[in-house]
Amino acid sequence: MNDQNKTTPSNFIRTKIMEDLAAGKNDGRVITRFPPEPNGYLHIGHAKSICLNFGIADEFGGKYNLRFDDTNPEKEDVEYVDAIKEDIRWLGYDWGEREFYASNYFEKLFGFAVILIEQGKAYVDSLSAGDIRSHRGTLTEPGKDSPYRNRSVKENLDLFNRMRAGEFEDGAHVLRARIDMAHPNLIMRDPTLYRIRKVVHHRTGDAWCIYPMYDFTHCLSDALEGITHSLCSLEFENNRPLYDWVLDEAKAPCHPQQIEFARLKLTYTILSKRKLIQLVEQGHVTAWDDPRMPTISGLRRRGYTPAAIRNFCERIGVAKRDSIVDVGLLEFAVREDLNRRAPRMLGVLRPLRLVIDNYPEDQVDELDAVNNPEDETMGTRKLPFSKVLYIEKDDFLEDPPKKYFRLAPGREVRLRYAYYVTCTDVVKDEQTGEIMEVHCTYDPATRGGSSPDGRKVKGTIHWVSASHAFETDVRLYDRLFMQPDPDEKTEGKNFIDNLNPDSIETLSGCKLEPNLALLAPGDFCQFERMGYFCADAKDSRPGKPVFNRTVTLRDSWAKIDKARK
RNA sequence: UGGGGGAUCGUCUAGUGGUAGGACUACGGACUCUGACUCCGUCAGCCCAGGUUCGAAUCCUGGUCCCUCAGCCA
Repeated sequence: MNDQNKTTPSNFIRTKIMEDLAAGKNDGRVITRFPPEPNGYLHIGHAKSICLNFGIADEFGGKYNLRFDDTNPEKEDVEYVDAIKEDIRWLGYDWGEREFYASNYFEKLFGFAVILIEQGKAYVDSLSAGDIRSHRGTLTEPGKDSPYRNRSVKENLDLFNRMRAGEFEDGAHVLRARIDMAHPNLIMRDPTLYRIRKVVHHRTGDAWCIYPMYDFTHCLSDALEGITHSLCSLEFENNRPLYDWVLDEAKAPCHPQQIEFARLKLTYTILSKRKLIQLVEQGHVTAWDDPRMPTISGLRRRGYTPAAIRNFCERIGVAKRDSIVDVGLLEFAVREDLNRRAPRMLGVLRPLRLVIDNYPEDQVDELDAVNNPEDETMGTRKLPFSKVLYIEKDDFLEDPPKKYFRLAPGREVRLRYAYYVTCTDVVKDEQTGEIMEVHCTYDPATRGGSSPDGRKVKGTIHWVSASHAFETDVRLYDRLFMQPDPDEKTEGKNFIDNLNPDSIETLSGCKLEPNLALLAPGDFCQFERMGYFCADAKDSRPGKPVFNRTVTLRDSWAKIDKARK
C-alpha cells in the first residue's frame, strides 16, 4: 500500500473504505458497481465514475459489477446498453460475469414492495400526478396527506396486484412509501415507488406494466448484489435517507453504504446527457461519436487512448466540492500517453512548393527517419526525397519577425532527416502577391541532417516529396464551445449560442509521407511539429485514411507569436 | 426564506493540532535534427471575524458565499 500511496493520492472514499476494512465491516469485502441507465452514451464524466468504482474495487482486491439501471422503458434502448458495454470494455475494464440488470430484479422488487405494504409502510395512491404535486408542499411548508393514505393493507395489496395485472390505465394509481408528508426533506414526503406504464421494455418486453422508481430500485439492487460501497454523485445526497429507509423497512438482505462525490465538470465542455442529446438531434455535431463530443466514443474517434483517460481520471481526484477541471488537463493526459507510443510521421497540412534548384531532376534519395525518439525499439523507416517538395506554409516567411527561425529569404534551415537548404528565391502570384513557390539550394554534405563542418542551423522543418506524397483530408478539431462555462447565463442565450463555429476545419489536399497511406482506421501517430492524429474509424477507406487531429503539440512559438501581436 | 452538502495556489487535489505538499497552467532557464519530449527553477493558496492552544487549514462560536431537493426521470 505504501508504493500505491506514492502514485495514488488519497481521497475521502479510499480513506472511508480503509476505515471500514480496519473495523472489520462487510467481512473485509469490497464490492462496487457502475449503474448506468441505458438512455444515452457514456461520456468522460461517466469515465470518472467507472474508474473510481472499478479502480477502487481492484485496489482493495474486491469485485465490481456493471448494472444497468433500466427501470424507465420509455427512454431506454438496447442500442445504448451495447454502446455502454463497448465503451467500458474499451476503457480497459472487464466485469466478467458480473453483468446485471435492475429489470432482472423486477419480481424480487415486487416482493419487497409487498413487504412494505404489509408493514403499512406503503400504500396505493389514486391522486393524479398534479394533485400529488400540490399535496407535496414546498421547501418551507409541509405537505398534506393524500386522502388515500390510510387505505387498509388488504385494499392496498389488492390494488397493487391489480396494478400489476394491468387493470388500470397509466397514471390511475401509484404505489407510495408511507413516511411523512411534513418531512423537511421533500424526498421523504411519501415518495413514489411504482408507476403504471403500459409500454414495452427492451428486456422484459410486455411482462410488466408497472415499473419501480429509482429510489426503490437502486438501493435494493445494491443490496441484492451485496454491494458494500455504493458510490454516486452529489445530487443523490438528498436521497440517501430514502435509500436507507427502503433498505431498513423492506428488510433487505444487507445494507450497502451510499457515498456521494462531486461529478466531473470540464471547461469548454458540456456533460449533461440532455444537452448532449440536443447537440446530436439538432445536428450541431454529426453523431454521439463525433470527435468533438466528450463522449467516450467521441474521444475514442478523436484519438484519445484508454490509458490517457484513465490517467486523467486518476489525476483529477475525487472530492465532495463542486469543481470544474481545466480541459487542458485532459489534453495533457493524451499528449503524455501518445508521446511515449505514437510513431512519428511527416505530414504537410498546408502545402507550399519548395524547389531545390541544385538537386538533380530525376534523382530520388531514401533517407532514414526515427520512428519514435522516446522508444528506440520502434525502429526507423525510409523517406523518399527529391527535387520538388512540399513544406508547411507557416514555415516560410518573406519578412520574418525576431525569434522566427524557420525559412526566409537567404536563411538556411534543416529539412528534418534530410539536408540543409538555403532559400534563394520566392515566386509570387503577380495578381494577388500570394507566395506560390520557394526556391532553395541544398548542401549535399549535410545528408541525414548534420553538417561535417559543424555549423548549426536554428530551424528544422518537416517536408514531403511532391511526387511521392500521399494526398488526403485532415480534420482539425478545436473545442466545441467558446466559453469556459458553456452554460454561462447571458440573457436570452443558452449553450447552443456558445458553440464554437470553428470547432472543425477540414483540410483537403494535405501532403503526407507515403507510409501514412498504410494506417488502418483507429491507428494513431504524431505528425512531427503539428500534433497527434489518428486515422478516422468511419471515414477512412482502404488505402486512403482520413485523419483527425487529436490534439496539437505544445507550441511555444505560437505563444511568442501571439504575444508579439 | 425548510432540509441536506461544500469552501485550500488561476485550476484540480493532499494535509484530520506541529515547516501548507503534489499535478496542470503561466513564467524563466538548460537541452534539442520536432520551437515537441525531458530536466531545473520561479510566481502563486487555507472564505471572513472572533475564540481555545506554546502552536489552528485542522477544534469552538458567529458570519458570508456556493451547490442541491418541490418527476408518476435517474
